[in-house]
Amino acid sequence: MNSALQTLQERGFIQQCTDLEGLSKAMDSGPVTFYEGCDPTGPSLHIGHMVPYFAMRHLHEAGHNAIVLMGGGTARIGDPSGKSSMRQIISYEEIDANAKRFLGQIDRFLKLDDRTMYSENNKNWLADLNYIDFLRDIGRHFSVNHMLSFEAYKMRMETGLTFIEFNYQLLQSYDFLQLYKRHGCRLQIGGNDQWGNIVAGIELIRRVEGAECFGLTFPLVMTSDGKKMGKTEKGALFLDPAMTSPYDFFQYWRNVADADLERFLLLFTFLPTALCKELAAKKDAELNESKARLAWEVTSLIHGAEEADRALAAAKAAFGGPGGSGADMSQVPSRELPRSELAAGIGVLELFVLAGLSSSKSEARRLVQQGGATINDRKVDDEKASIDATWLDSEGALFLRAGKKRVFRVVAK
RNA sequence: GGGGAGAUUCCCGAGUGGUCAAAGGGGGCAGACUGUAAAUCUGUUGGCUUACGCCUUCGAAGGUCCGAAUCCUUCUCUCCCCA
Repeated sequence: MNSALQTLQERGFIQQCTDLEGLSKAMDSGPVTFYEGCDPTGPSLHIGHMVPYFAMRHLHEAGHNAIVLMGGGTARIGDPSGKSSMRQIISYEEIDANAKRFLGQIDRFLKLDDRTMYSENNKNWLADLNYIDFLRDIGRHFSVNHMLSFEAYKMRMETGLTFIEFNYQLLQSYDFLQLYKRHGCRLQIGGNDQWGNIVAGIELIRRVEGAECFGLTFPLVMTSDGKKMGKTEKGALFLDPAMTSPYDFFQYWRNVADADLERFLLLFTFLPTALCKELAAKKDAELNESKARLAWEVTSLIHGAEEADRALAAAKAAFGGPGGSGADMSQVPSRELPRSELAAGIGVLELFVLAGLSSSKSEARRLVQQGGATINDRKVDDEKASIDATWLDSEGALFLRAGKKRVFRVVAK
């Protein structure tokens, strides 16, 4: 098999391919232009979007040409695949703003060069589409009978599917056709939920252009306990540091289940396959080193090495053991508190709420009552305790710990 | 158009006049055990409060009653069946 595909294969990227052998031959005989599309319907990409982009980078490094397609046009409609209800309609301005942010994040990760790796936006050909022409030229190639047999629509047949959503597949197929015509794009990659749409595009190109194209899909990554990867209590793991701090981002990876480690190393880092396997094969406490490595690598890819170092330092400081003597606490999430307020003493409960470790005083009270609250490694079990300057550590800070994993630093100023 | 069922606290789901901040499960949080893992066990899970207690919550708005998630009226939405 073609080496680029081989790489994807052994790293666990490949879920389905329309013609693996044919694609392999095509890739062997020269650079293949491929694309992945994504609708900018939210303010930031999240980790769930990233598997195709990791694959994209692997393929690009193997010498193939990548097109990052922004669904600026399709986002106006909404893809019904895998959804149980109609997508909320958002304004054009919002879509464009989202697309700009998405591209910024992708550029940081992929480093677009406008030559072998560039972006397109389907609003360029969808926005002013002529309805009649579209029906004549494109619509006639689609069989409703066939479309209705797709799982994606079946599910929605139960709950209701609007006509515009039903059209989504035509638009996505049309995208592929446009990219084929404009850029000679012959391969579409994406999450496995895109399978039906991808195949439809390939069909369309065959009928209209008589050309053979390919589709390749990746698994929708789940954690070993069956949840969608990247979902946290607070929501998705976003790439935007303002929405998910690099520290939280790092901690997510640092805390993955043992069973997920190898898969995640292979999918979300560019470490050599052999090394990934070696890291994941470690036993007991040593596995933690491997998880830290995973966390550092992914954080570095998304937020840069500097942020990754900081997050690592913060994690070490927070979990390095009692006292954390000499550890660099400065990277732990923190905020300042005027010394004057501290002088008078502040209630533990207020303090934990202020630090964002508890969402209400009741919750903070529970935390204290259950013995999960610690300030500078001193357990606080009196909910009425008043915290004043005498609690400060040598650096003039209060290191709050809620349970084992959540930490926050309040610095007296 | 006709008939039926339903909307409950983060989710699922009990409750059908006071003992209901509301069973049970899930999820979350905390504790034990550990490796910042998994599994397991325990506790906890609307807000304010030291507490007594108070406030907000059972689709929405009114009403009955000493008292309503529970009864009545209107409205909104969802599902099912018949046409």
